[in-house]
Amino acid sequence: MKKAEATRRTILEKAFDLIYMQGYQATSIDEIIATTKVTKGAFFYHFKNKEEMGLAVIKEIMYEGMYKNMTQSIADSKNPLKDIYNLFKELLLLNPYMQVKYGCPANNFMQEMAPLNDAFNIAFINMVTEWHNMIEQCIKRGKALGQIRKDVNPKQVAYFVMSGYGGIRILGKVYNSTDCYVTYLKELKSYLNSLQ
Amino acid sequence: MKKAEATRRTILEKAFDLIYMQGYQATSIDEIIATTKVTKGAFFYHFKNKEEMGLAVIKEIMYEGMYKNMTQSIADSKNPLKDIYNLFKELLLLNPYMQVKYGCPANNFMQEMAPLNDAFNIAFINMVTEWHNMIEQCIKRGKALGQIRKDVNPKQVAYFVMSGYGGIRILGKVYNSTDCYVTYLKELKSYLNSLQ
DNA sequence: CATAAAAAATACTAAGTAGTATTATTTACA
DNA sequence: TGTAAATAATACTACTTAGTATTTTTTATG
Repeated sequence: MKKAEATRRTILEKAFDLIYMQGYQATSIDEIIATTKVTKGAFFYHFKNKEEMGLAVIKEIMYEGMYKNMTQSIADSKNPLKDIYNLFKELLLLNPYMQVKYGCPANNFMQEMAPLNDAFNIAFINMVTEWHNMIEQCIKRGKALGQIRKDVNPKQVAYFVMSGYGGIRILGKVYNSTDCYVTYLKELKSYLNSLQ
Repeated sequence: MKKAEATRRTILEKAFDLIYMQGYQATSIDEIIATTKVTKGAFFYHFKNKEEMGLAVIKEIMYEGMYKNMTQSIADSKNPLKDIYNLFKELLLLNPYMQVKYGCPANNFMQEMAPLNDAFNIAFINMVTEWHNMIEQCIKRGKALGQIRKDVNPKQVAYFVMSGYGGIRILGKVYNSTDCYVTYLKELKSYLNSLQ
């Protein structure tokens, strides 16, 4: 990686961390540069303004992470219900980056900025739609494989399980304990089994 | 209501609105006073600082709203599954205050501030626990009434449906359309019926 | 009505904010 | 190696922020 590219990457990664823990609006450029070896000159060389940087965080860090952690494992699943359950378990209990206290980075960012910034929101829609499609396809495959009842509506189920994930992330932040994740996962398993 | 009390109330209500639409950290005292007829002197007469005001918003506006809109209708329900479904439908599609674009005020506030302010978080825990207990009791009643299967775990179900609500509020913000609410509600109905 | 306390108005401060202008350094490559 | 372009450093600006200090007005009550 070229040095300039590394500087840019440093900015995006630090910004991602701070946004994850504090929120986008509460994260200042001064703080990003104070906690890296990047100067203000370098920051504004790489990004026209704070918004452009925020957009790059979504598209280059968040989207990549979402794709890697939230879609790959169910992309060609032969056991849709099982693999969807495992995906959520992995995300909630095993993912090394996410912390109960701070929830899910994408969730946080979307909740904060979706109504406030159209450019951000377009990127959010892309992320969410991508995830939704992956889950929907997975459910459809489960039907084709005869593992899921014929009358199950894949689109509905996809929205339903996505919602559960988003919501339990909020409860986790409030209780600051994985206990509620565990409880949620038990019921998720029951629900998914009820689709058989 | 005494005049001073009205001033205090004006501050809290305007603050609630702005926090709902912009977030707590992004809402400045200057903006609150600029959009009311309240001066800075009056503001700091009623509240020691911004945090104390935020706490009052949670305890006096949000908690009240939560209690009124989210627990009363299921408090002594004789048809738990039906009434829980109706509660969510009412909250998502009929509640006059909440807007798809801005989601649920309590959700937003919790997601933003739970990890950042302990005093706020204690108040959030009270709110969430109250709601959780109400739903759990409702499910238990459903079991006692023979409307819900014996093997259903009320605590798990309560977390599960609460999660769904929190999450679909986020999706609603991103898509800025009630369509996903409608889709979600259909699957919620299926899920609740599966508990019979 | 007098007056003390409650409530509110005004003007200010110090720190933080995004962003700019200018200068300096590093890099690529002719 | 020389030099132009790319990258980065420094110092600054105009504005916003939470909060304070001080004064003024309003209210309650003897």
